[in-house]
Amino acid sequence: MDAAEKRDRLAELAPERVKELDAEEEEDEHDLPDLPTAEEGEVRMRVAPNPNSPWHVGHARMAAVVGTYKDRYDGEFLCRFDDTDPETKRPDLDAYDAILDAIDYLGFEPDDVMLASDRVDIYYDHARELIDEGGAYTCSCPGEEFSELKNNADACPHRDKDPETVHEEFSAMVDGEYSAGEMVLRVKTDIEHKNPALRDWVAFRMVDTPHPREEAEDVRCWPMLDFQSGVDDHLTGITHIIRGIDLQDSAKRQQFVYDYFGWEYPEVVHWGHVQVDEYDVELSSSTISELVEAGELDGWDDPRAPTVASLRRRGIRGEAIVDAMVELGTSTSNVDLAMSSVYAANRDRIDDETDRAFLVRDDPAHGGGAVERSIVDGPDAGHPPVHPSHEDRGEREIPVDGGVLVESDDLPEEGDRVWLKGYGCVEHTGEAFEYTGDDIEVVKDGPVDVIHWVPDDALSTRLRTMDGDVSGYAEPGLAEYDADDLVQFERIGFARLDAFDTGTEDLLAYYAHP
RNA sequence: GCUCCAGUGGAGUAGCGGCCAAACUCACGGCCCUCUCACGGCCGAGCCCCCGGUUCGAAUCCGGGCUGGAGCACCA
Repeated sequence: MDAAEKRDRLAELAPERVKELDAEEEEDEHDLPDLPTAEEGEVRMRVAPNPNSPWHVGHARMAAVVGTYKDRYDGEFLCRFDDTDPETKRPDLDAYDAILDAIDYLGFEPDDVMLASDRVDIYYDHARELIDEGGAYTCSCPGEEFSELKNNADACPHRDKDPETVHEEFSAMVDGEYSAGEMVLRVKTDIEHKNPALRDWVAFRMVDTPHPREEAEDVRCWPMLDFQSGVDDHLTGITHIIRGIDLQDSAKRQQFVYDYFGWEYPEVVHWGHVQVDEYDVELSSSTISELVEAGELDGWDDPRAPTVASLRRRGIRGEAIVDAMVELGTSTSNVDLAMSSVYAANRDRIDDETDRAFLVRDDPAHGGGAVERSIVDGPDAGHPPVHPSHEDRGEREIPVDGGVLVESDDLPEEGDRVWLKGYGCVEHTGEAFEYTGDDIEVVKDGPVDVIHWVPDDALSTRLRTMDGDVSGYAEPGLAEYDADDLVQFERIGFARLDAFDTGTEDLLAYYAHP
């Protein structure tokens, strides 16, 4: 007996048991793994983006997964901007809102939003407390020198300074009396720790460049990620942290601080890096920024850019991204996100409600270019359905006056017929399409193909795709639609209508996916 | 060099000692449906890194290899 037979048999004997099985299957279907020691209502997580750029597709994974866990455990979700490096990872003032927009688009709402650059006094207070505990010391070793000592498991001469001196020097750091590189505050860990990455790491350093936020422009002494993030996670009651394998050592580093303070470290899940297929542009904030600045991309929402804003402009629903991200799970190995799974998830969500339309592309690489043929003896309009699965939504009306445009790859040989979808059968005479009427049987059992078409007074259209722009002609009825509406261009794919009458063309649309 | 982590079909995930010659999602091939190459239906191909060990029994545990990734920043 195979599974289906067993099931049928079970349905006869115990129908209620089948329902139970269905319910079980529903529950554990492609869910994220359980969070360790998580309790309903007691989970608090955070996303901690660096606002140095808007989000690329990879960034969306954090929000997607954290948001999904929040919903699953009825927990909370904090967005904390880790903007503590005004120089190498200089914040982009527009990125704060862009990131919050991206989270909203993905379908989540943070319970709390905070900026690390508003909290430096809190970090200073904890640094002082740590100094009191004997857990930190100011150090003026040049980086290279310290690195050498550290790699040999040797302490530097500053390690045993008395707390008063450390306090004085740290206050001088806070007051901005040093320049970059002159003084740091280190956490005293274990200089002989077998993992060199954990030995006496830097907690605060001097940065000469002012922070772009007015509120923080006078700060010169900035905490490093491991200190700032460690303190904030505890102070904000984070119970579970998800972060990349590049931060594998962070928890171990921060554990030293937690030990000094007697805090309990949150649960941590490490995951690998994501790559995304189908894009020519690397999934990297700096690369995308450079291309945008150089004008090679029109902006962060250029369809060729692997960014959240781009997917949004193409009409892909945030939930579809979340679906695909959740399917990637949280394994520690690096993963490749196939855009096709995002597309499949999106199609699931939009196919049923999206109106159909015709677009004849005028592009040698796609369809071979538009060609015009006059119609001889045909009806004065075509009437394809708005949606093939929903007759009740009615038919489109496409008036045919003089001629029609089709893609040349669809053009039949002279003497052969083709079925203009929603219009009827025509024979190609070389110069024209002669209407032959015919029964639909010639399509069902015969040699006649069904193709899309538009009348010769169609809307000039630019379709922006990941592979560049394609021009073409869309059926006139689309002029009645609104920007932001989605359509499926039959035999081409789904697209989002972006703008009308742009000055260069009647319609501007963004291609989503097949 | 030191340290840490991982290795299941084309991509991703699940399974974590017997129910597993392995399940699911996407992709792929074929067929059916169809006035779309969408949607839907059916069928198919394809996977436990290697070698030892423990065990009645290992994808699952242990050891060693190999391969890949990550950290050793006054970046996040």
